[in-house]
Amino acid sequence: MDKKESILEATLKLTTEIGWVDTSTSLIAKEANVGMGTIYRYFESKEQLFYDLFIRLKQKLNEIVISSFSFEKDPFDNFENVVRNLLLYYTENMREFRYLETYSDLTSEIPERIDDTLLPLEPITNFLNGWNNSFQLKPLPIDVIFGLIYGPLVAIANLVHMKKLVLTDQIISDISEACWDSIIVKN
Amino acid sequence: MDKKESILEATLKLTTEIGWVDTSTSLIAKEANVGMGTIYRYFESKEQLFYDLFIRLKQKLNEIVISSFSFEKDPFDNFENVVRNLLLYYTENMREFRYLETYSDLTSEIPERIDDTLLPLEPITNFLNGWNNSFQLKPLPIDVIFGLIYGPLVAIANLVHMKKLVLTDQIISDISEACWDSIIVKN
Amino acid sequence: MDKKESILEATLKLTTEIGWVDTSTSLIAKEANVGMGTIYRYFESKEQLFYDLFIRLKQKLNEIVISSFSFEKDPFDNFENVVRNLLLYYTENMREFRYLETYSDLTSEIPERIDDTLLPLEPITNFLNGWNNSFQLKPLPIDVIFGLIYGPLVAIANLVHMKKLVLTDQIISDISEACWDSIIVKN
Amino acid sequence: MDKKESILEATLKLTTEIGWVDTSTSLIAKEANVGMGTIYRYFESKEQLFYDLFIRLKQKLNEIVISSFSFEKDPFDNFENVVRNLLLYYTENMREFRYLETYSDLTSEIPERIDDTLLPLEPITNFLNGWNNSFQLKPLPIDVIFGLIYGPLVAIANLVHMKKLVLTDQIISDISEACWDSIIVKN
DNA sequence: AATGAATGAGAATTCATTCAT
DNA sequence: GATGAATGAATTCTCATTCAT
Repeated sequence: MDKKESILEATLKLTTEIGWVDTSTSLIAKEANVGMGTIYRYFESKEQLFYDLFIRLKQKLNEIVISSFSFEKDPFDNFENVVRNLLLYYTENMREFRYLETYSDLTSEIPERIDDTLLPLEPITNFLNGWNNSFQLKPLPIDVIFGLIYGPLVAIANLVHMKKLVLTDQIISDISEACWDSIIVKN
Repeated sequence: MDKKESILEATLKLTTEIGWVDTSTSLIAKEANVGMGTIYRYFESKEQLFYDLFIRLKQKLNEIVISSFSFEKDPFDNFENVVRNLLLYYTENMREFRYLETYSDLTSEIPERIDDTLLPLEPITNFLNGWNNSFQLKPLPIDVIFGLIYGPLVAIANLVHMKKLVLTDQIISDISEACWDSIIVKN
Repeated sequence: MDKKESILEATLKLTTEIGWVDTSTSLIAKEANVGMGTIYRYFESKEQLFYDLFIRLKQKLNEIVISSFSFEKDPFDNFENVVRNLLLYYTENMREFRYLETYSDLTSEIPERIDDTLLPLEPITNFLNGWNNSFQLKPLPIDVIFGLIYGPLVAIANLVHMKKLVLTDQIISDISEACWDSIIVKN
Repeated sequence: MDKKESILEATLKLTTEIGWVDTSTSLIAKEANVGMGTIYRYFESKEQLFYDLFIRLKQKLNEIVISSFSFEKDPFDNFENVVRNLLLYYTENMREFRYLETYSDLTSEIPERIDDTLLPLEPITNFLNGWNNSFQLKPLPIDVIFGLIYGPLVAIANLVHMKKLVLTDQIISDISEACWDSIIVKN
């Protein structure tokens, strides 16, 4: 059993279940079934452990997003697919979602803001720019376009998290369409 | 000079500038130019101080939102006005915005999630329902409608916060329109 | 109303009712209905206040003991009278008794031990020596004689305090006799 | 070197030498040559440490008392033996004696009074009742009988503590006899 | 004289990190 | 490599004392 993995898993579990403040190294060690000293074999410090986990989850998310693109599909279908994958990732991996969401609020040491780094901006930008010909993207800064998609998804994921909403295929379609409407020029 | 106010201000400043984890009571006292004991004259505990600040900022935000409604205006103008006021509040009071956003992520004690309580849901709901006749709201759960407005605003405010966007009248209009498009049935 | 008296009374009440550790100056001030600063008008420090109260109660006790002597009575009657007065003082003024008993355990600053100073040794010694002719005192150091009287009285007072014993005239007589038997040579 | 023992020893030393009030955890740690945190590895809290020490000393005392009984001896010899053992325990372990004596005065949390629990009442009671036939115990409540023995011993131990008395075999015999005289019916 | 808001040194306790085994 | 007992700096909070009003 890989001790490094156990430690990362225990950290994700504890921070999201009992809160960041109460997640001590000794609890992590206990949850991971390793000695306290073992943590310091694999991570320079507690802070570094938390950062490493952040980077790892961010990369995982990026991979999911990127792999959900398919340039052969119809633009809206593709867009809907990305939205669906993100929503499902968020709601099915709530711990990871919440960890990513809250990580940067805890320490001012790490300058990057979540929204800055959470999603792989470039491929999405390229993707959005790709159908300029078939659909008219509103003439807004790309960051704004991006916020108009990303913002609602976070809000919706929180609704699911709060058990105020159950995601169905219909709801996902509707949300995709709403986001689409907000960024596309209707004629 | 009101010491209670100094303490609240110092708390807001420190949590948002150096991070929640590093904001100790002794630092708050130093920043507020009061003795450590003075904090405990006005607040039962550090936790209560943080909570009191949260409640105070939430109420202030609510008042801003509510006062930005005007039922005599054209529905879209009114909607744009609410969006503008929220965006301006967020960006001109970034510390307060960030405090409100992050507060509930860090204390698992308080069950209310920010999105749940940050805005006065009822008046907004009533407001949105008010023009069912003149404009057709999409048939989505009200929470979802709400998320489709609130989510983008948070994302945009973060962009401003990260200095990736400067709010102009034009941008605000565009964002309002985008949100509008996402929740209104176009015919 | 004499503020100094109020403060001393409040101190006696609080130390014996809620304990020494929890008796803070602010509580004393509240109980005495004076401002916190007033305490420092009449007493140099908290420690001095406690010491002054100790001295005052000790003197009061001394007066009671001394006034209970009567050199005209029969020696045993007189002895019994002293025992009775002490027992009644102890049990009827339990707060004062407990304060005197516990005072010196709290601080090592005051070198005098309670037993050393609690009772006016000299008059009692003189008193005991007074009837060497009519009754034979055992040939023990006077401190030991004294301990053989004082010790049981404290133990008995504690029994009353613990509600394990109710003092009746009969019990008091019996105890007096027991103490008497322990220090007098029977022939 | 057992750190738990060092901490208990340091606590006993400091409370009896510099007083309860001034015995802080950091001083205990320094005296015991351990880190402050080590105290909390072995004891839940300062209060619990003090209580654990109390229980430990009480049990030790009980064992000494019980082991000093010998039912084969002559009643008075046996009584004298118990008195001697107690006096020697008290005077040779003055710190333990003072700790036991003062502990319950300072914590109002623990309802048991020292006199109530300090000595193992039952075996002593049985012991005293054992020679009803050969010697006549005065018809007093057993608690009073007990106080007539225990009280003088405490007073005498304090005399030794105050260096006002040196215990010799003769003095011990005399004291035993005095206590004996106070509880036995002489004919 | 009397007050009580303000102070800050000091208390108990925690926990990230080390290091001898 | 792995462990977890030991550490002590840092944290939250208290309270005796001061001093402007």
